[in-house]
Amino acid sequence: MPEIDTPPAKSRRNKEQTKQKLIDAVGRLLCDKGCQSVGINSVAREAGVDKALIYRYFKDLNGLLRAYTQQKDFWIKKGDEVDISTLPTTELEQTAKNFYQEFFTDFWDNCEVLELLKWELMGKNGASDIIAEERGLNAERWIERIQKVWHPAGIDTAAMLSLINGGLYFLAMHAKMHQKYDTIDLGTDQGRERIQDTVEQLLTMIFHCADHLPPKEVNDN
Amino acid sequence: MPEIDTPPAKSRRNKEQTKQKLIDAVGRLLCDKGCQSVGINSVAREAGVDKALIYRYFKDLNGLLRAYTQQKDFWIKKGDEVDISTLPTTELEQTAKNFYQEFFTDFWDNCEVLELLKWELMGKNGASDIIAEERGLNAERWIERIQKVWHPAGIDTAAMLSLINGGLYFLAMHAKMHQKYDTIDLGTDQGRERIQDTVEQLLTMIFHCADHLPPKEVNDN
DNA sequence: CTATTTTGTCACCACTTGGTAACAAAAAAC
DNA sequence: GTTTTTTGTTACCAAGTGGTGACAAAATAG
Repeated sequence: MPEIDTPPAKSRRNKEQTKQKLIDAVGRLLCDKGCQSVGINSVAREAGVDKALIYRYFKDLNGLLRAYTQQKDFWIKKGDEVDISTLPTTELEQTAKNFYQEFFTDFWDNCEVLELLKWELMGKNGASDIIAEERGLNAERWIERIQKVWHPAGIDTAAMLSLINGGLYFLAMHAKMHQKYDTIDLGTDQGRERIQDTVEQLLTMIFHCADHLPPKEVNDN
Repeated sequence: MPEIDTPPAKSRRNKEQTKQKLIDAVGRLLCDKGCQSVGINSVAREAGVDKALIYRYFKDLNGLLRAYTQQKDFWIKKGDEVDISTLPTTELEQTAKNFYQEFFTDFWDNCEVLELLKWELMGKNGASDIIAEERGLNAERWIERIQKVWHPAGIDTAAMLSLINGGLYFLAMHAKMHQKYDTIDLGTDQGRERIQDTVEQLLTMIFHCADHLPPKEVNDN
């Protein structure tokens, strides 16, 4: 193998180019038809390539999916550029709010991310585990970073963040399929802003009120 | 048609009994194999009945699904027995907490409800709309009831409830498929209690802190 | 008892799915 | 040049899907 640096991908019969076609087809199919319809046949058809090549190049549909998620790298970037460990608590609140605003606009309309999340919920396939693993690793990283500098008294930070994130994920996924969720019209900008504002209020409450809450009452009712 | 009152369902060849077999099969299949595998063939097979009867009796798989959701009536009951409109605000907080505790234990392990929620998120089928419609109607009812008596200053009650509910739904669905969500071990009792406690803390904050929040800051960053 | 309607079964259709083996053609190695 | 490896295509498989029409058997009506 004569190691030509970056074989120019000029012509037909190009392995890397074909692999890329398949990876791209996964993304397109996710957006257009949803995670349900990502299968060997449909991906190959969408890519304009024979399905046998999926097995040859990726061993599996799972292999192709892993290549896809790793190449796209949806989850990493956010929150890596700011070093929160040096911030004073007063600015931490604003940083958190900014982060969530960015987080929000980053996935709310991102059909690929939302379909991957759905897929993670569906289960059944081993693909679900691959996605969960890929996303979970990065999420754990930034949760731990936040926990180091932010630990309001009596608040389970990790659980709180999971609950808020989960809520946002759920509403975003729901918005893709149905115009309204209960009384909120998620399809409109107003509806989306109601959710954003609510998250902001939630953060405000957590930062301002968490430290002087009444002691936990025992509920024997 | 000689109108025999409640035909005793004694023997083979009983229409109502067969319909019930099919409806029950839907529920069993949802729990065992998930919403993905609820189709004409599998339902008929699970019910031990020929699939032609689904078309004859319910016209559709959607028809069968509608009969199923209406008969099961998952969403109605909760919160209908307490008349919150007469409660003083001080007890409202405890009522809300109790409600969420009940709400929580009601769906967290209820495989049928969780699979219906998944189905609602998946979309594609018209079945998704049927489920969303059936659940949404009842959810809207109790949200409106709560809004009448509970309107903390500057809090969008409906959006707040949707966010919390969505978060709980998401985590519950996730727990069915994967042991952990990020750093929370949802498969254990401890993990579940962390979520429950967090919801309770959230409610405490909302009831105690919402009225004296700092005015909303303009974010020009 | 005979005739008709209802309930259930069977066989079939066209189509899609995941998966494989055999083969043609291009590219590279010799 | 010839051989060998790589890239792509074709054809096929068994199994499953949604859906329909023909038909047997039971239950009812006359």
